[in-house]
Amino acid sequence: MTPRRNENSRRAILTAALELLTETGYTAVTIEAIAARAGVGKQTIYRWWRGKGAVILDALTDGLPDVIELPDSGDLRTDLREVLRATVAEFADPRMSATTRALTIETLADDDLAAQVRDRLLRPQLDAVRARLASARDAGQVRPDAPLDQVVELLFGPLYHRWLLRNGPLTDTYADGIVDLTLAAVTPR
Amino acid sequence: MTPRRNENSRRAILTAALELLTETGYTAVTIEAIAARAGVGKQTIYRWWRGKGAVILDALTDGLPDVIELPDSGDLRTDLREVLRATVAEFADPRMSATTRALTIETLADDDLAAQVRDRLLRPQLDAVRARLASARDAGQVRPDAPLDQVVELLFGPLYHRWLLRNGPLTDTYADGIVDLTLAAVTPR
Amino acid sequence: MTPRRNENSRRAILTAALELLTETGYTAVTIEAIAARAGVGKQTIYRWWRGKGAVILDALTDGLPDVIELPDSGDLRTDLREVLRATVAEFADPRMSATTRALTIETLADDDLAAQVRDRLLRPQLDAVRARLASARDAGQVRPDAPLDQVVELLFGPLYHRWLLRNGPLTDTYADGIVDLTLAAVTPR
Amino acid sequence: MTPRRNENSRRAILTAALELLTETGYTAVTIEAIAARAGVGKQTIYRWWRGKGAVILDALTDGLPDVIELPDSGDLRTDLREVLRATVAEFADPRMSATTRALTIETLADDDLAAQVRDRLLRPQLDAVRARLASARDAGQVRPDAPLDQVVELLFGPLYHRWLLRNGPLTDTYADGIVDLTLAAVTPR
DNA sequence: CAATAACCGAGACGGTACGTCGAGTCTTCGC
DNA sequence: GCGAAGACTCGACGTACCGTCTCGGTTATTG
Repeated sequence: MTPRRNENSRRAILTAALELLTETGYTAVTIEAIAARAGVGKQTIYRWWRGKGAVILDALTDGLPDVIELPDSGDLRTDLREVLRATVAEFADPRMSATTRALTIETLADDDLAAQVRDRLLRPQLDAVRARLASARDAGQVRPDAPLDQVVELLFGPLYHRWLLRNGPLTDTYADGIVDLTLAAVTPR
Repeated sequence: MTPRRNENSRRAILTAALELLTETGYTAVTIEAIAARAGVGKQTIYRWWRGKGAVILDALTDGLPDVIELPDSGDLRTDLREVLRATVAEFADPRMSATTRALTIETLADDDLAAQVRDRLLRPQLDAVRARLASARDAGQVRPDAPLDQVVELLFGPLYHRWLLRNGPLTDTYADGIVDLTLAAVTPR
Repeated sequence: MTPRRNENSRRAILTAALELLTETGYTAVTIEAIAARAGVGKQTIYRWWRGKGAVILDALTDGLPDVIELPDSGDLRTDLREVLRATVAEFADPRMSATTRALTIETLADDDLAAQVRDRLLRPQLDAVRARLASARDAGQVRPDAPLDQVVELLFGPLYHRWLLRNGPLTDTYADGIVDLTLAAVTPR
Repeated sequence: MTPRRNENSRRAILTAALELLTETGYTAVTIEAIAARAGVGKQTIYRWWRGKGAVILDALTDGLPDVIELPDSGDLRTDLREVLRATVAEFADPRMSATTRALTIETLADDDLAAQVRDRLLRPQLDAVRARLASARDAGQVRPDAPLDQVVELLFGPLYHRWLLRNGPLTDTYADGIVDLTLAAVTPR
């Protein structure tokens, strides 16, 4: 019994969700509003998604690559700076920021969704950085005993922290500083 | 024109909010429920608070000290481990976690509230750690050029990151690892 | 696009409204109470009625005949006495009186409703009396030039007046007196 | 203990009530609005009046004569027409009409108020007409056995009826017709 | 190549909570 | 010591969405 799902409806819903998110902000994104804008019955949404969060997640990940490849210039510091600066840029973009914010909210109240967000949205990014660190370790630029998982979070954690708590400006300079500190922690003496 | 505010009502509201939060979870915390349990008119809540988030924040910070003093055993590593382990414990405690979760949700949708949470709830903690780091720097245990603000976030960022994204277990071991990495980054060679 | 209205809800609402009116009096008739007793969402009421008054009106006119037939005994005085005494009885019955009272209140603040009450509740009665008068005129019992519309109001006006202003007892005797006076005015000399 | 009542407040309240009534309609006349406009505490109103209706009644009767004297031109028809046309004019004036409407509403829900309205506002008028009818009876223009109380209501009842139920235009012609009918009923043959 | 079942849009339904308004009571403070 | 100012509890208002549930209408296999 293959589910005979209407592709037009699916896309209309995801598009509507994204538009509402960027145009009117998170609180305006309701199932009812999505359905209305997509020209779709509410049931059609509930039939295929568990709720608002799942829709938004799908809207964001639709057409995203599963695996991210990081540049490898040979110089770890350069590459990490690039990655973290890109993350800063994402947070600075109001649309992206609003979206991430929305997803994070849903995430806090829904463990299933949290797992999905983690696996489909964040993991690829973290894994890519981890892979880059591993190759750097192989090249002797990183201490062989460095706990790479923690190092990855040492890089991204502060950025999320600052974004979440608005604990100060989130700039390229800040990103570079975090990279420098992290490298100081893992560079072989 | 001093606002003649009823202290009994105020306390009943904050108490009710806390109780609901720990007893029945975040979704059960509605203005209506708070008012009912506190034996108070809804208007009295709206008169003094902007919304659910503001009430919860007040409930949490009511009677909290403005300045936190960190223990100073002389050994920075010991002290930081203690602080980070305490944070891990807070995240592990379902009550505290639910509360933080609730506040974070509200925070994401309300900039004013975010600022308040940051200044009244988080800052004291961060500042205390920063002060401890400063004293360690004076004692020569930390590189004199270390950017202390960033170092503080290097410590807490990963914890929040892991809590938010459930990116792995949040244990004392993890906390210790973060402390070690951070100290490796800032210890004078 | 036929409105797929739930007949059960409709009837539950009208029944609940009538019951509340007779059991607990007009002030207890709130949309909220009607909804609760009918086991219905408030929105379902607001979807189909403009407000309390419209619901009550519908409750009263639901299943009422559009046209009223008056008895015609051949003797006008007898027939009119019967009609006016029935009206007096209605005003004397606390249930009917409460209902009329309620509707009248709503009527005073809502022109649309007033028109509906007039057309669906009062007009049939007035028209019936007018028809009886017309037949009496044809039978030569009423002056051919009598303005029947005014004569009808000459009959009912004083009753309403006395009910509204509690300007004295509202009894069968009074009703009979009004009939006599009116007939004196329109009987051919 | 003579009530040391503030005359300024009293007048401010009555004035405010009248103004609100004519400016914004009945539903806008709330105790709160009256108090605000009068620059008076709500308590001051509740201290001296039973509620909205009592205030409005006082506002209307303040400075009204207790006894009304009807013109006596010698011709009953002329005099009655004048009185009824004046009543029609009052009903036609939106301000007066709104006011009467408001009072009538209150009246329906408050027996005490109803008695007051009847005695202080309506009775003088009705009594005056009754007195004129009595003098006409003495002059032989009205049947000696005519029940004057009912005759008075035969005159005013239809007007109220038509006003209340918007049962047709309320014009001088109509008033004249009622006078004619009534006189036909009571003129000696 | 019908029939039949899942999907679709539409939107009504029973609910819950929202944030506001006014009622009538109670308290504080200034004139 | 009155009275303005207004905070208080209470309850209803009318609205917004929730998630579920028909209702016809429209595909698009499958018997």
